[in-house]
Amino acid sequence: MVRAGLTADRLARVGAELADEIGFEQVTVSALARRVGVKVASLYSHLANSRDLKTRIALLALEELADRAADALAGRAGKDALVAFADVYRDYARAHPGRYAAAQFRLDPETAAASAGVRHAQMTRAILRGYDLAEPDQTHAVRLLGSVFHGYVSLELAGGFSHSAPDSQESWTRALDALDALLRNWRAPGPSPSP
Amino acid sequence: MVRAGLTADRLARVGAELADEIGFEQVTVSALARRVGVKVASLYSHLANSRDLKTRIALLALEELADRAADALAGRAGKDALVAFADVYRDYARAHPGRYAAAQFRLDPETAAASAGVRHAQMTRAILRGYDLAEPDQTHAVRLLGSVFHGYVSLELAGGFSHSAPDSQESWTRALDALDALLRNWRAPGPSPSP
DNA sequence: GCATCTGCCTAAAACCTTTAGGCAAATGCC
DNA sequence: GGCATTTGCCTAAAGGTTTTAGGCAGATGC
Repeated sequence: MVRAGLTADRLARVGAELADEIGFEQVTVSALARRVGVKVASLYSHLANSRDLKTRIALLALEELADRAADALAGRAGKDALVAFADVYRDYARAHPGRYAAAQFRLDPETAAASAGVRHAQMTRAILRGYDLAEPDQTHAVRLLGSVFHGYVSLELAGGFSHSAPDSQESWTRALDALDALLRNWRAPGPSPSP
Repeated sequence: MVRAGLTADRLARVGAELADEIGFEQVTVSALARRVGVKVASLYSHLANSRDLKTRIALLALEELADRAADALAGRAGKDALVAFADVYRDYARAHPGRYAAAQFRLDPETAAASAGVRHAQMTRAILRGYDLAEPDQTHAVRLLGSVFHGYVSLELAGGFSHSAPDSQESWTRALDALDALLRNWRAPGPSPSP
């Protein structure tokens, strides 16, 4: 009976790999046990239950994503920061679709409050420092940015933009250009013209 | 042995109700059988399998959503159409979270091509007729609109904007104002200033 | 060298999915 | 109306996932 040397952290890492390979939805305690070559019940010494496993994978993904975003943001400001930050999300989702899906997992409020999710919010606000927005506009802008990033990336991941012209990269660039322009002129929405 | 009068369509409708009550993820053939007061195996005369059930609920949701959007769009143009269309999505998601989640269910390509999903795409393009965009900008704009609508609604549904000032409705209105302004000035992104 | 602890095991119950085969009610035909 | 067929729901059963309980052996500590 050779010991496999399992820990909750290692299981979360293996679970994250599994998520990228078979999809976050398909990650089960059973599948994870098969992957690490151990009987199912053995995992319950390390994991409280199935939701606990998913939560750990989600936290891992949120942290990885926040680390990469922080790296990308270092030394950048304005549109440069905006684009670098956005690209981190998109690239991460494409390289690690299962982990990205995990990052969307609905955590209970206390867990969420202690997660890297708060770093994400802070970094989004940091980007907006380059655009000079006061509250409550800053919050509106945070929500809009989050919506576009998450919305675009998840639609792209769902295959929405694939295999049809123009290239998705082109639309992404245009979306970021548009956001930048929007943030620079935030205060001047202009009246709706009557054509 | 009283017959319950089940059909695939009726099961999809009951499944949709169930999704709104317990969440789309939790809709199982078993739960549906309990709800309609029938043994589990009986449903397999009407449904091919569990995925088939979810697919039918998804198609139903897509169609309901498309019907409402078409109603909202009738007789409107420009920003008026944009806001009405967007509100349909947001209101539907808040009134029927399970169905909205179902509408996100990944259909296989053939099913998707035959679904009401294509009407959604057509309607989005119809809105853009009020903004005078040529290809490929129209496609870029379709993708951006879809991203903002879906992104905002799903973040709001996930509880992202709840219980924190300012009100989510306010941010939504500002987001739509911003989109409208963006679409009106699509061709003028303007150069990035060096501060 | 022995006691304890830890890590993985077997066993088992509960639930979900899916298939196979049966019986009775509804339907259609003469 | 009587009979055959079809239809609709049933029981039975196998396979998979989740979770708990209890056991045994290897690692750790004095």
